[in-house]
Amino acid sequence: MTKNETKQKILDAAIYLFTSKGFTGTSVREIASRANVNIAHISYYFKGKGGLLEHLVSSYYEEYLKLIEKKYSQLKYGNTHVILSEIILELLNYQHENRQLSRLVYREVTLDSVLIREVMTTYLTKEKYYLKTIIEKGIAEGYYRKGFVPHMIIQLRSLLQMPYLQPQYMSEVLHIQTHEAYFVHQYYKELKIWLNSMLVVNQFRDEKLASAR
Amino acid sequence: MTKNETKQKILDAAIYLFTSKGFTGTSVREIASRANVNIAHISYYFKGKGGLLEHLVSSYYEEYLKLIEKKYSQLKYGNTHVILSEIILELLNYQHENRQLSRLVYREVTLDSVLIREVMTTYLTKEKYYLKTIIEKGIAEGYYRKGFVPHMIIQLRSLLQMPYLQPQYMSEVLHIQTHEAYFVHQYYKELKIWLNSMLVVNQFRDEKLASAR
Amino acid sequence: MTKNETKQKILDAAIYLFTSKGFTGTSVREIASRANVNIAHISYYFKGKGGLLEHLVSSYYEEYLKLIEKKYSQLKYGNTHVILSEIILELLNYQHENRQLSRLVYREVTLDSVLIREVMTTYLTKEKYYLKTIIEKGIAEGYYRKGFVPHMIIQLRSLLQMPYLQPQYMSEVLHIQTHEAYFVHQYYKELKIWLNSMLVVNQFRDEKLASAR
Amino acid sequence: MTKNETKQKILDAAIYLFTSKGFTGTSVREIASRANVNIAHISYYFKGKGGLLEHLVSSYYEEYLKLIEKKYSQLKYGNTHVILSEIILELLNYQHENRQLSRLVYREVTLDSVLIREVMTTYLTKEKYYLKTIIEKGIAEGYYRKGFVPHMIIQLRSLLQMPYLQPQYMSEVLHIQTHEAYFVHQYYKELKIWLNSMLVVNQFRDEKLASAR
DNA sequence: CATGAATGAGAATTCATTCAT
DNA sequence: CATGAATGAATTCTCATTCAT
Repeated sequence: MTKNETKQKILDAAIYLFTSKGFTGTSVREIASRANVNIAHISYYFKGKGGLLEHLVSSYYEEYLKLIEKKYSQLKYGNTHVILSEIILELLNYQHENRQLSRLVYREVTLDSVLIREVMTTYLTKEKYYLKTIIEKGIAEGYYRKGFVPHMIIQLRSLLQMPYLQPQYMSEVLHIQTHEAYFVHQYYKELKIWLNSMLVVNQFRDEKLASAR
Repeated sequence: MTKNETKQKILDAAIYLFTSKGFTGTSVREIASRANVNIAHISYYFKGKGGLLEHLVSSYYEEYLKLIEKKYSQLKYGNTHVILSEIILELLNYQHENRQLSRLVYREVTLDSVLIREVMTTYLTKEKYYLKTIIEKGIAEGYYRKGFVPHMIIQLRSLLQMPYLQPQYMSEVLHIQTHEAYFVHQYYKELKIWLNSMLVVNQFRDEKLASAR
Repeated sequence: MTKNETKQKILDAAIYLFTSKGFTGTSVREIASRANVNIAHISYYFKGKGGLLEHLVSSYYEEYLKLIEKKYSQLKYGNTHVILSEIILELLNYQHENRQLSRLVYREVTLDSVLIREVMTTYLTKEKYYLKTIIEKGIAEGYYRKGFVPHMIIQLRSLLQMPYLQPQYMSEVLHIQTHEAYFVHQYYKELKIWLNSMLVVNQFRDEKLASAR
Repeated sequence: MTKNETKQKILDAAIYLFTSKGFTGTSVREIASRANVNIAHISYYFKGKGGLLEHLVSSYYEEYLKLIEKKYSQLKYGNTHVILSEIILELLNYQHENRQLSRLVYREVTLDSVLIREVMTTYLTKEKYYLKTIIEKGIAEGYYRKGFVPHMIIQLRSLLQMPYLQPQYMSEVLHIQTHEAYFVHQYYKELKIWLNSMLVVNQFRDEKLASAR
């Protein structure tokens, strides 16, 4: 068994266990046992249980940000609304391909800890910067209405993350299988509808409706 | 110190600690120490750490469902759209008044465990039933467009829960203070806009837009 | 509920639980709960769990010794062999009427503790004195052969106690129901055969047989 | 300190403490402290206190049964009565060499528990089978009289076990030192006398005596 | 007298990490 | 490099008893 094989087996086992039982709810013995690997390897390769989580979270957001950055760099050439739509689709696909990891990361981010503080300043601040810049560009170009940008970001992130954070709720209560390939397509349509509702063309009507009651 | 004082002090400490460090990340010693009570009281009053969590989660959803049920019972007299809007406002306020507990409950629900399984079958299934019935009534009455109801429920729940699940992200990245009283009002406006976008009047336009790209 | 009722309920519960789970394996809460009595009563009436056991063991042997003493006092009027037989029958009946208590007492006596040390010096020494005196009288009168008296006592006690010490073995392995009334009669016959084998008439033959191999 | 040294030290300490204070009356701390090993080793090597007891009881009866089985296999070549006598001697010696363990095992067997239930179905049922078969063979061959075989088994087991179950009674009340080497020989003589009393030659006389009173 | 909340000591077990082999 | 035994701290929970009400 090569070094990389061992590392990967540890990572796979950790993702599975952290996802279903939580970080603090999982012991290194369980991980080692599930990975069929010596316990000492975990401390050796990842500097302990904490390092293992850090590795997982960081590598998740590393890739995540790359996707956004790549699209972001196309902003000067392409249509703003289209690019934002494409980012949404890319992130949906990324989450779909990394379903367990997504659930794990999004959950751990709701805790108060040093690691999470770091993640927020390192990755989430960047993510916010990109989304904010794109939306503000859209507003300046007359696409999006002049809402409160942070609230748009909240909504976008909420809609993106929730299905992957609660897959058991999705399947057992709503009977929607998030792991099926077509879920991404269906759900993407919904997000498009939401995004379109942000388009300036709807603004007057929405305001009229809101004041109507 | 009376029995109820002791119980309440334990509950308060548990809510705080479970919320910030997670259930498995919190020890009963910490809870007892923070509540300034004897450790044995936790097992004595709540039959162990697990019972404490169960108590918190159950009482949270108990109240939560009561709010929905009360409004739901008015369905035959009032306007469907208005009632759904009122439910949203009520839930927002409930979450706001129980900010820590909400974060804790919504996070723990993302884990795989027996308790969570029970919560889902006991409370979340009911919640889904009420929301589904209301939305379907709205569709039948011509208010809401004929979308896929479960997807509407996902979106509603996502938008409702997320800000309370990630308050540190809200404050430290987006600089929105979810604990301020005015946040509820501002955020309620956003949810109204989202809800209005479900109204049938928008359907043709949205479909046109969707097919445009 | 009168004082005596409460005490009796505690005793009954304690006998049952000590018998099946052992003294150290039983908690006072269990006893109080089974007896449907307030926990504090146990300390109050019996000065704690230890006092409860002491009460049970003492009262068991108190009665036990009375039976022997009563028969012993008839020694000057009656036939020695008959009286010993009658003692055996009395003890068998006493054990049968106090099956659970017998099992409990005989088991606890196999532990090293201050209580047991006291029981041995208080009751078992007396028991031994009576048995020894009777047997020696039987030998002097030419009934019993001149064996080693302590060994006879061991055998007698072994045969008497064992069935009541291992009732589950009796029923589940040997399929003998020690709690059925007829068991006492059947088993008494066996003990009579054993006792008769101690009669001097057999001595020469037994020695011959023993040397034969 | 090697693995086996550590395990053996734990076993020795456990035998001593379980024997004198009982299983539930002994704490793992005491065992670890007496064995001079880390507390965690007990769970590590024996999967907890329960596993430790199970190990002791099982290994005791494992050896115990081997002794019987070895003699039992000689049944077709040798004299039945001689073989049964030899089994008795072997068991006496085995108990003598494992005095503490015998006391512990025979006492714990008087409790109601899952472990004991298993021991009875696994080992004691086999023991009974061998003894029963031998005795019945002896009856068929005309050696032993036609008594109720289970009752013979009770008596044999009673006489064998009791001295080792109550060594303090033996020494402090009867002043017999069961740990002295010669005790085995003396006591074996007694058991031979008892066994001989089962021989058919005595039957008529015993019946005559029994009916005489 | 009766109650049951309160207590602090002690129960068994599991934990992540280290380190000699 | 790989191993798994060893560690001691920390985990949750139960214990018997006490005492204010």
